[in-house]
Amino acid sequence: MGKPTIHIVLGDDHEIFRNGFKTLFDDQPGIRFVGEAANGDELLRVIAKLKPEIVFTDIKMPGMNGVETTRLIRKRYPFAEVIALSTFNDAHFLMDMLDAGAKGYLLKDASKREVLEAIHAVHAQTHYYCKATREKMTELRTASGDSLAELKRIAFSGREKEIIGLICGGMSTMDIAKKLFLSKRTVDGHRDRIMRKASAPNIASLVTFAIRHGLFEV
Amino acid sequence: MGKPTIHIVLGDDHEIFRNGFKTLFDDQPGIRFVGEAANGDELLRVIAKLKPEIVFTDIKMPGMNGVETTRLIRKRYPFAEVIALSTFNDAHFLMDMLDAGAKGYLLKDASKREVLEAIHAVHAQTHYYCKATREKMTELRTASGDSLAELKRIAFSGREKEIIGLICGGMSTMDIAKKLFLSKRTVDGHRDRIMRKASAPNIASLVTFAIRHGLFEV
DNA sequence: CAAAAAACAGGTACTAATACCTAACAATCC
DNA sequence: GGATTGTTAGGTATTAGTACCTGTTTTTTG
Repeated sequence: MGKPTIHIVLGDDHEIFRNGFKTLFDDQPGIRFVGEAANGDELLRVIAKLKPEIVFTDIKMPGMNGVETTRLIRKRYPFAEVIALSTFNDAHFLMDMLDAGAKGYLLKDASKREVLEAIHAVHAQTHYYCKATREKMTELRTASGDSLAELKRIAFSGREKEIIGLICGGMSTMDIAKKLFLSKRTVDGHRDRIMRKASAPNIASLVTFAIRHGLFEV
Repeated sequence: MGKPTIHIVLGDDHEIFRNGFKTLFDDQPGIRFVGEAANGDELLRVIAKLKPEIVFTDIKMPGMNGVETTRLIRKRYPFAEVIALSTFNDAHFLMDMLDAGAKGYLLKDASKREVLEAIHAVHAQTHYYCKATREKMTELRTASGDSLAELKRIAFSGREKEIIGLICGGMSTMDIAKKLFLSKRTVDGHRDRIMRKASAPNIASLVTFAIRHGLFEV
């Protein structure tokens, strides 16, 4: 007898992408694409019903995003391993997703071969990152020494993300302090830490950084 | 006799997306998907060979981007009408694409229905924009297009636009002064006038203003 | 429970930005 | 020719942001 079939579901808000993804498994006897969802909530329901071994999820989705969705999947349905799909080869997204419990990270321009490799690797309980992402990780590692510690160092906390949003929204430090009932110094400190993590020399750079990294929408 | 078949080609660097796009026409007798390309140069060659009536192209592609590609398509192969595909509902991309000669603009999360509507509209020599893009256009119109006086009041001079770009790019006043061989006070003055025109209380607001008004690209 | 991380807050010093002025000079337009 | 506009530059004052510290308290997590 052969190996048991691996069941796959996909969460992505792009209908065309879902259609294309589905077709990857047409000629794969050991793998069955069993369901799809256009957003996080729907994805959770699909998983509860179909009990797939592998879940692919986009990071950017309307409603609950991929990071939050992944956290819930790992918590509620630990049998399902998550592989992240992203348009962006971005260290922050990568970090957020790994932190949420994803076992793999693929860019949306991944080839069929990479998708299949990722499935088998993650199903065998190893991690998988696509080529571009591995290069990104190497780049970060060589840029400043020690491995994944670096990625963790630049991950933003919830409060930091909140303050990034307010800064980008045009609020001054004082405005933010008043709004959040904090001392100006506290907000100063948060901003200081944010700027270091983003390697931004000034507010203008921080704003473009935040927009490029999906932390603020224009 | 029926209508002649419409031939479609697609330029997009995402294999999975191309696969999904292809399947949209499986049950469409009047439309034939005849070719695909992963970048701009390849797309031009495919068009030269297959002479499609409709070309879909992604905006962001490695090598020659969609805007430049579209310009060349319209110049060399005027029989081919171009419909832009984009992940981003961005006024700036939209303007660039229309300027380059695209007759339609679709987001990548478009439904099958929208894709088919776009094809028929553009093939009938009308323009087509997906719902989200139409909303974006209305929003921009009401946001900045009310009174002519208003527009003139906030119209930026060439130098001002140049400095806006440099500020958004993360340069400090001093950086800009050195780069342009000006006194810091001159740049201060320019920035002052810019901020008043934009009604921006601080740099963060100016950056988002500039991005929203197409004065800076992220 | 103990360790780690996040959030909070203050010190100190310096630099950059903001606000509101004036004004010279050149180019452009009617 | 005269008016307008753009570019340049400076004066003066205040506020905001930047950089690098030190801590405490609270929350999360192993």
